[in-house]
Amino acid sequence: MSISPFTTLESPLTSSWSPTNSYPDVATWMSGYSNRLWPRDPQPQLWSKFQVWEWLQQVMDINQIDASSVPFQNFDMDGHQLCGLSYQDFIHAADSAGPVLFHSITELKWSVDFSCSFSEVSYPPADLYSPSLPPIAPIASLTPSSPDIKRSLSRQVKKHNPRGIHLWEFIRDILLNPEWNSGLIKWEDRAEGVFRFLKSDAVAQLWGKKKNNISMTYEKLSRAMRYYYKREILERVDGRRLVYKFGRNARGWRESDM
DNA sequence: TAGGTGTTTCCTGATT
DNA sequence: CAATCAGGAAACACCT
Repeated sequence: MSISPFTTLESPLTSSWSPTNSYPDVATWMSGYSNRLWPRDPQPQLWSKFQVWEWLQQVMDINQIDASSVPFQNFDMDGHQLCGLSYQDFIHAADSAGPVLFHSITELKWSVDFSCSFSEVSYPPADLYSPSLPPIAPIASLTPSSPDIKRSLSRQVKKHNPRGIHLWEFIRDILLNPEWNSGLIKWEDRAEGVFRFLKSDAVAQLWGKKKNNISMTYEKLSRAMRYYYKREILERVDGRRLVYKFGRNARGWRESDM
């Protein structure tokens, strides 16, 4: 069986998606997929090992993949580690099920930001979960005494985690998910890592949403981007407005990494 | 508790 | 003219 990287876009769960109509469907997907089918901590980065395991089980069930075909021991990690895996890592760890798992976790990583932004920007009152709502953690009740779960819960209570994803990773992930990108940022030269902001204000708002900072602007976001030049995470692209280029210290953006 | 990191905020000036 | 770009400086919120 051979599965292309984004095969799950055609799966029953996401069949209502289409690249040209992604805004409303993100909301549809969020309310159904994440809130009903995935009643867990919405931030996979915060999952415990147990929650990673639960996610693995559910993805296998829903996609009707024989669970015995995937070595679960390869996923003996917490959510933070899971979110750091590349597409290739998933192939190594789960073989033909890798793409499905990769896409699932990628969707989950993005669901919070996009559902919140799109529900406010694109539609009137949508009662998708917002950062102000209490965390959903029914899974915790399964093993309330588990140290991992306790740790996970205590982290949820701690407001949120501004020290989560870095800005350049956030930008990179938008670029790598064109289905949800909706024309926010576009590759100018995919092989060289050159990209351009198409909707600078929207990206800034999204970043602000991520950091729970409604006063974020492109002006401020771009200052942070400029600090990356010295660290060689970005390279300067002269004379071209809104254009940046990944530098030697930026990881995970190359096609060969996927 | 101090020092470090990664921004965030503000600002002045130059460029497009 | 408005939007960006360039960085310096300082404030901030974690983290070690």
